[in-house]
Amino acid sequence: MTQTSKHRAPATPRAAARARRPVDGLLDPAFFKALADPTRLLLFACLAKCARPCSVSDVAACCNVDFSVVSRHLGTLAAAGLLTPEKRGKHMFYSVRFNDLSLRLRALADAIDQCGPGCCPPAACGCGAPESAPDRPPEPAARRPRAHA
Amino acid sequence: MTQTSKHRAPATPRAAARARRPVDGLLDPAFFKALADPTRLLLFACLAKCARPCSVSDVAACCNVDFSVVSRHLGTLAAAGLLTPEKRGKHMFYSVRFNDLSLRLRALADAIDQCGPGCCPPAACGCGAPESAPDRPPEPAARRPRAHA
DNA sequence: GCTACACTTGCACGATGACGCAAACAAGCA
DNA sequence: TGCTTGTTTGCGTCATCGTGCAAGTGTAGC
Repeated sequence: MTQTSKHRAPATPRAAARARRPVDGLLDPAFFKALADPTRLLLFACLAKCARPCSVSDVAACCNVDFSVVSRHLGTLAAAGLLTPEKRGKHMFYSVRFNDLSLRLRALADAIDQCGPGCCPPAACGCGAPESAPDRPPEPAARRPRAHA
Repeated sequence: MTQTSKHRAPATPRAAARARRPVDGLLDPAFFKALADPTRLLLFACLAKCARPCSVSDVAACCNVDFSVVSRHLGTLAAAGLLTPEKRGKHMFYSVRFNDLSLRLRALADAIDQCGPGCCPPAACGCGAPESAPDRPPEPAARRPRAHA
């Protein structure tokens, strides 16, 4: 997870938007959306700290929301790949996917590191890093970017 | 950041909710919420791949949304600690906080690893891991958890 | 088969957020 | 000073989401 090969940074943001990088595959809105809600985060933390499969009733005891809300939230977290659902009899157990999560977060950190600065000297960029040319826009960006929409 | 000391897992989810762990401080809803929107994620990826400070107009060229929307999104990302804003003349430059982000993600991965299984033998838990007792609820959870609300 | 329990789902409602437009604000330049 | 350019902010609209209640589904025990 400590690969040091760096990509060449795109010359312009527009080119950057088209360029494919490892970070693209790891920036999944659904993943972050699942963790964007305080209640869901509370349930997830509860499950993580308990470090074992817990039933919906168990987790519902952690916070002051309706039972159905907990059921829905756990389903959302499972759908996003954060939890593993497991039906046992009439109970539904959810457990944190510790390994997957850890790997995913580290992979994202690696991908971000790979994008990091040091691979795009201002002169080669043609876009003027602010240190050398603070006020020269790299290209005449259209005032209305949605022109072709 | 690779500490191996594990906490004792709480016996019940309710206790887990009260227990303080490193993961609690790292699960910030605002952080994940900032990354939960596809457009914002696109702008962030664009900035990350460009690997240099970009002005609002630059980034706006990456996607088909209004200029004001881009301005707002970048502000949101900066407020969440993902970007660094820097005013230079009449341009506003935003740059990805590569180091902070990478450290933050790795810290979260470490905290999740710390919570991981292996620290709470089912017998000591008293809550019945499903492998040994699939159908015995650890405690009679209240049907309406918001009783004291 | 009946009942109890655990959980899911449908529905309505309120809150939040993303979006586009237009106006305002700020900085550089002739 | 007035104009142009870059950016932010106010406002209205629409879609999405979180929530609670109630009903429905599925499983286990009698």
